[in-house]
Amino acid sequence: GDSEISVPNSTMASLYVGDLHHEVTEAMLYEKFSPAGPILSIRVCRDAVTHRSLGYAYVNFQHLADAERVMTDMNLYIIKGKPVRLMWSQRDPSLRKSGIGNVFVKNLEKSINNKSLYDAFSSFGNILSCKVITDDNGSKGYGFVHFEHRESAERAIQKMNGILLNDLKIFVGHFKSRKDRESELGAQTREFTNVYIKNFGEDMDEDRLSKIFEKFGPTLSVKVMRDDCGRSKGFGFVNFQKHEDAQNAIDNMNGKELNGRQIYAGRAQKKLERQTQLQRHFEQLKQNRIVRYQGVNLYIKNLDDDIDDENLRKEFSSFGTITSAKVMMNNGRSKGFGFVCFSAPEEATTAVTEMNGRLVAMGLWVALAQQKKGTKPIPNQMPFEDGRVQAIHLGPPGRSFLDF
DNA sequence: CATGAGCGC
Repeated sequence: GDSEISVPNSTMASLYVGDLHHEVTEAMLYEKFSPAGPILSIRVCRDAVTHRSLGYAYVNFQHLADAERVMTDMNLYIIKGKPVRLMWSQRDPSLRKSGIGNVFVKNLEKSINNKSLYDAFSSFGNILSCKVITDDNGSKGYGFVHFEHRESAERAIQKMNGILLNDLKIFVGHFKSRKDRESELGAQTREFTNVYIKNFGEDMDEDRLSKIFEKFGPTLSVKVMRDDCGRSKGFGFVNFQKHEDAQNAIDNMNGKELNGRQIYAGRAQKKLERQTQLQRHFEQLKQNRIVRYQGVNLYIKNLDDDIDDENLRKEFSSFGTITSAKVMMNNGRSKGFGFVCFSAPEEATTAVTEMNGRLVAMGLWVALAQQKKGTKPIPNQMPFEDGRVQAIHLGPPGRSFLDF
């Protein structure tokens, strides 16, 4: 019947108070809000185990009119240095999570806070929630204004996008979830038009580059990057009108010879994308090294200064096939350690066993390395992260890997 | 440059 779906009046006077400083108590909230009218109850929500504040509370007023007044007069009121974010208690999370009416704002000048953002956007409709994102250094320069109705959001975007706020031109657009943004970025990437070309040397200008690439289709721009003296830096960009032409240009030109050099042509990337890609690439190489050298690479420490690659190789050559022997150098001087890599793990193991005997006979000292990353070294063992498994310490007692 | 988090007795 009707009684089952009707909303009790008491919920209408229930306010959600968010973004609370963790030390804010019921008593403090009572002190701030009770002047507005009689309060039925206040509850700061806390973790059941630790009893730490979850950073939000409910303030239940006896009269709806009082709650409404608090809502307009005391939103973003600062308690313990933080503006509290008032919302009507709304147990159904669907509206909050739908994202409808939620607006994203960026390029906000540092002094713009929750309140000034609210004031800048309040004329477009009822705001459910408004917030500038901050860290220890203050504003991070972007925020959110969540309107009750999508029409308000549309109006706000229409009127506010691109306007100056404290001399900064702000961007205002529909909020997009992380997932949405990522798939959008993926689509952009798939439909790229800008081609990056490198390794064409100094003898290049826009006209020449244009001649070479215009046969793949009409371009929007052609650019050769130059240093301060105006010399070509050996790379540049050709932006096509159509993605298919850009792709075609890459397929045909990548690896081609130009000015006697092999040029590279590929999708132009933003700096950040390039950086993260390089980082991933580097990490992959490292992983490969770990696998490749697992069990075959020896680490040798405390080498005499005059030991070179050849000495090292000779010393270990009787144990198997050496794929590399390297004394690490620092501007012409030995760093006192190096690596010997065998073609098979059995050879490496033999080398350690045999050298162990020999070195002990010489009054020296041998240790096995530890393979696991993140574990504490135990005496006479050495932690490695790149697949080196054996360590042989040559040198007087008293020095150990801990000196290294 | 930037695309949250948030609902109880």
